[in-house]
Amino acid sequence: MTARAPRRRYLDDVGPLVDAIPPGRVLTYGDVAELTGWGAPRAVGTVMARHGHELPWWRVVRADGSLAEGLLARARLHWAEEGTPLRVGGDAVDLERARWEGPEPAAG
DNA sequence: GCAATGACTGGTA
DNA sequence: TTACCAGCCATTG
Repeated sequence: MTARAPRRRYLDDVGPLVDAIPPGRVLTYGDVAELTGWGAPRAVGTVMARHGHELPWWRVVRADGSLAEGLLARARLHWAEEGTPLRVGGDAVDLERARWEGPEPAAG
């Protein structure tokens, strides 16, 4: 492939990963950064803000299971539709239950 | 090519 | 428990 488009790096790594997150499950920005090898949650959030419009961004939350104010309103709708386990109040996802193990065949 | 921005994270007080 | 600070890196103008 003509790896001459750094922009595609996002859709190439984060795209399929976020799209692979099953309904009712979520990943944290840190997890996405780790799984993609970026190691920078800030970068994940940045590119999400630019290209996340075509991805299930509501399946990617902060380390505490919450999201930005403006996104919570939208995300809550998707969480309800997918039956994502939320914390008391529904302002954040219950990572204890909703945290996705990742594309790996979780041994066990 | 440089500087600024951002949907974050973890540690310390 | 809550609040503030510094680090991190890709994207954009």
